[in-house]
Amino acid sequence: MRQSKLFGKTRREVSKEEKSINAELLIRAGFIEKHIAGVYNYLPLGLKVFRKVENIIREEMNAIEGQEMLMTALQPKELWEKTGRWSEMADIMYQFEDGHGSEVGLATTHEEVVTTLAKQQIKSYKDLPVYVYQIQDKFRNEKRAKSGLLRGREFSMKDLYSFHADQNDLDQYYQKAHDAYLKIFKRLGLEAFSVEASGGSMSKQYSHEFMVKTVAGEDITILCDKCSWAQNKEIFQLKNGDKCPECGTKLAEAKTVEAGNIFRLGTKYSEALGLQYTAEDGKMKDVLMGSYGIGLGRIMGTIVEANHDRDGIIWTKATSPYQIHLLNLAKDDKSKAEKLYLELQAAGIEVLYDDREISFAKKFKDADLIGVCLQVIVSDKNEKLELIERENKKIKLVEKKDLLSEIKKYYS
RNA sequence: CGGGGUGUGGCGCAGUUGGCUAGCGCGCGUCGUUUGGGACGAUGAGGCCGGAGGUUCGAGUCCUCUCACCCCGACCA
Repeated sequence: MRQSKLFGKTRREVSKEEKSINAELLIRAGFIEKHIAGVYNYLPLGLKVFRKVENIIREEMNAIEGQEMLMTALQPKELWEKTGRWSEMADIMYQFEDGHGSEVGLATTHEEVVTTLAKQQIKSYKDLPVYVYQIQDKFRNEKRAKSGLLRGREFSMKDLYSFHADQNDLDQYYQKAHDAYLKIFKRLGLEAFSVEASGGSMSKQYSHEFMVKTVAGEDITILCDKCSWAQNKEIFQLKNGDKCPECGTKLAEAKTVEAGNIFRLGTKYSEALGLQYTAEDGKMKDVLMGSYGIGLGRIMGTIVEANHDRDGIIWTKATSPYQIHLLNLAKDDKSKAEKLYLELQAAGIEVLYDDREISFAKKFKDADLIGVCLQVIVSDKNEKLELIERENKKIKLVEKKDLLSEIKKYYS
């Protein structure tokens, strides 16, 4: 991509009202633009990152046999009344009357819809287990949208739903999904750990939240430095001097972002909506369910919160919008950079090429702000290319013929 | 939803006890000089001062209402 043509310009400053680091950096660097409170547009650069996050999640969901589908956001009141959540979620759900006088709402989540769909698809124990998921926008009228992408009112979420014949099968899959989640965070370059949490309005059975440590977090997690034991403060009251139940080390508190969560729903929704199957013995039984969510925007915001310095964003290898940021510093002759750009593209490298006619200083500043993992500089000064790692600003002189392998080595 | 705050060119801001043609920085256009960490000079374009109503000879400025946004709290899959 030629930066001179990029739809999304960097900005030197952002409103002092924008207090959250992730929003400030993402807006300044041209990834997102705020539309209204808690609702953001993704510009081309932002969508690049979004797609990378999305694809990793998709791959891991497919790996645990999730089948991707797409459900509607617009839903009728009647459906939500069956589970009692029309009034229960009235505060947070956008509910309104359409032009025909019918009451409808925008989905905050999809248990109601997916369970209804499952009634048409699941008839027998032979149809179980089955897993479906979607990546789709959710709407929640948060009383206070805040923290940039961390708490939006319209946001994209991956939600997986599993259907099982018995508790044992649910438990097994729950564990599988749990491990898949840890894998997702690891691939994304986020240090996440799971904690037990209460099911909230979702379920009576316990659930797990996936936490990433960052000061921007809204949750408090009690954790052990030594072993991996951790628990949400909601369900663990820390008394001074409390020791880790696993290894006896003193426990500490940390602010965390809840980047994902998984629930054992049991029969809550299947009972309410009448989702049953015929068992082997011919009897009708309730289907057991699980649901598993990850907010994509929240992950993007979390990555920025966890990976930035005073110059800007530092994307993780898996989420860098481009593999390399090519900066042309040669004064008169642009042909060297132009040629390199075309060659890299031809070799299948994702390259952002700063071909703008501006001062070198500005190119450096913008590149650091945007945060592509690798920068490469073409100049008159050096015959060789300068390859810079964004994270530590380490400079390495490389021959042009070695650049491709250096890039591949870095991302391998 | 309670408390506090902010709305002025694309972005960030200033605007005195009401006063004349609403300023500044950044960005943008043109010309020239520059070029290894946000260059400089010249010149130019761009404003229903969030919205509605009111007070006044006169309102960005005062009053009422309203909308939006931010922060703290409460709330929260």
